[in-house]
Amino acid sequence: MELELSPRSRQILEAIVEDYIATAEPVGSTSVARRHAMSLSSATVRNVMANLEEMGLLTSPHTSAGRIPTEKAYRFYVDSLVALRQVSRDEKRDIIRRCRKSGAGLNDILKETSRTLSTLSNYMGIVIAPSFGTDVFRHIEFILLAPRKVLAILVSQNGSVQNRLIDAEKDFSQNDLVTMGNYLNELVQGLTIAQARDLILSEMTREKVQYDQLLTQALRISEQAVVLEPDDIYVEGQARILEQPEFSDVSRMRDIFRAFEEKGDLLKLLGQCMVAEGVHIYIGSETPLSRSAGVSLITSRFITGSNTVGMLGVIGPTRMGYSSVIPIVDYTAKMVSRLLGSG
Amino acid sequence: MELELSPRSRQILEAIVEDYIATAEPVGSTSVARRHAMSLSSATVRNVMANLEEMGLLTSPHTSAGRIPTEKAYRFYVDSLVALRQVSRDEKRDIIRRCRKSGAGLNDILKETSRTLSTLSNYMGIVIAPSFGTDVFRHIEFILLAPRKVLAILVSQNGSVQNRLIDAEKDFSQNDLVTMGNYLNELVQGLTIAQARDLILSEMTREKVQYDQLLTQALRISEQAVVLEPDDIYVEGQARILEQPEFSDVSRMRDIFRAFEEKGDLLKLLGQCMVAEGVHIYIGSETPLSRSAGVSLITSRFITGSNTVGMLGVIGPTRMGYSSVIPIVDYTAKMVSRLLGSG
DNA sequence: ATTTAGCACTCTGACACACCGAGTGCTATT
DNA sequence: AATAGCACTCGGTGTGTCAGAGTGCTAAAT
Repeated sequence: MELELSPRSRQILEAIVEDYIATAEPVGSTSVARRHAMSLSSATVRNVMANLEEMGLLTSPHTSAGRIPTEKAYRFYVDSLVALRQVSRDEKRDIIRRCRKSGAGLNDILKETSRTLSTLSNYMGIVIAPSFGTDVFRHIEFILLAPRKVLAILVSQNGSVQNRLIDAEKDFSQNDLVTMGNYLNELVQGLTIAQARDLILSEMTREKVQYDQLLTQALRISEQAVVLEPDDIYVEGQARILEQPEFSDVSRMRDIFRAFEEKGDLLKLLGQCMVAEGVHIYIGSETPLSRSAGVSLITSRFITGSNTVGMLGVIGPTRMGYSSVIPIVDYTAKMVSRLLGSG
Repeated sequence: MELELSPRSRQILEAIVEDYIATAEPVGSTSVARRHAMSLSSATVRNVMANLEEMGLLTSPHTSAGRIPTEKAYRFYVDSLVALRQVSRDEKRDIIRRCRKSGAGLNDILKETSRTLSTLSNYMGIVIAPSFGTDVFRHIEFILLAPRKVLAILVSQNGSVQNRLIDAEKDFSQNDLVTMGNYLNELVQGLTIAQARDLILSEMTREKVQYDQLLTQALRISEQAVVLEPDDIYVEGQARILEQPEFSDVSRMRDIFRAFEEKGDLLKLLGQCMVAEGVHIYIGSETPLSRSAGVSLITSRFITGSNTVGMLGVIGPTRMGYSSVIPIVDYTAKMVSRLLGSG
């Protein structure tokens, strides 16, 4: 459904959206006429605004206030009006430096990235780690912490590390555990974690294995180790979003936080953002999470060296600085991909 | 500085504190007289309240409102008035079940614990992981992810796992890495992580090592691996605390969140809570974190199997349900200690 | 000597009212 | 088609009044 709008209408709509984004106050006809000095009288602007309202692009909170953009207007704005800002040199430097600095494991990088997103956008940064299950298995290791208490460590190709504490049924020696580890490493080489899991489960029922005590035990233990957990998700900058005037109403804030505490749901819903390349923008009720909360979501996916895919983005009010946040998300996703991708 | 108070004054103070905790509204003389039917007239109560105010235990927001307790009053309340509630059977079950359930690594247990604390108290739950540096070294492992890209995994005795991505200077084979790992494991056996770090640094300067290429490289790499990071800290339940009426003022909330984003500071400050055994209570300006925010902090430490010590607790408004939160924190700390301690 | 009843006083919060200003819609005019 | 003018609308602010809750003090009662 393409919208037919005269250039002038488009210009006025753009002015209104941007004014509203900047001020969070309903914008009136005079201020549009004045500030965006397009040699039009306020009366003319009013006529146009009336049209735009009829088309469902604007609403007025009450009779004699200015207009505010509807979701539809934001949609139109990001689709065909917005002039994307360049990511500034400073911002680029910041993004790269903070990715590198943390120099530690994958998790640290992702966490820092979500913080970076929040800082640069002034909204909430969010990063979903590449799904562990789909990543290629790299290494498994069993470590004896105490009698019958075994720590299993799984490493995937892109550097994700998961660990689980296992209550063993028997008193293994560390040597036993090493043997078991070697066996398993060989068994599942080259598979994804999920495939490895399936293989282990099916292998357990095979007869010839049954007779080898140690191997059976190895499978038993590893079964506990490769339980698929929901993927990690990093959210930063809750404090920052509290500064937005629309969230001075606390109850709204609560809804959002609630949504984040149900990380499981969130993940499932956001999973769909990961299918396609490029930046995705969800405005208001388009967002997969708690609708009615008046938030927008800008996401992009990133790809790791082993071709697993994660997601990062920014969450803010619908009245969001799209022109600057979109490029930031885009650039960050590319940088993270590059950092994780190249050797 | 022991406060001298007649039994009646104590009783009235207790009534006021508890009323205020329950309602968050200034409490007046009549309601005390009525609700805590101690056969006293409101006038008498008023006299007593005037005394208490003079002693700095109560204040009135304005002339004709009820009184509210001061920090000093809360202090006195928790020191000598409060009747601690028992932890209910349900709560106990909940605490234990949720510790167990997560069955995964140490980090997961601690994270879940902080969530449990938040749920049961209705405030914010906080857990600080046992300091990695002071824990006994258990295992180090190097895994080759890509050429020159080495993942180092450190495991401590109590099951903490840390991993770091290292850019190696040379192209090692996985075999080289295993050899290096073995060497290091032997070298630092039985030391704490911090000691291990020191040993590695000093060993690098020793002459005889200089001639063994591989060993030098091993030390080089491990130097990067054993960088001491600030300890992990888990905070859950920000949404919950927003429901407290005193935080309907958003700016307050922001201050607290800010404090939590500077986790480094927080950690240092809270470190002192860990020195002594038992439950510690910090009221208002006594809290090591952002004073003036009107929050209280109840903490207790827990001990792992390898005798490292962590901290857990609850953060809420000064007007906090001490009678129930204190036992919950106490009990949870004991349970976590037991769970992590016994095999 | 303590407790209580009574009373005058104070302060907040709610409600009503008027007013100002920003903004609109419509109509007549350019 | 664009604009100027005008009547109208509505939210926000400021003022005044009033009821209610609570206090402090004093005098009476126990």
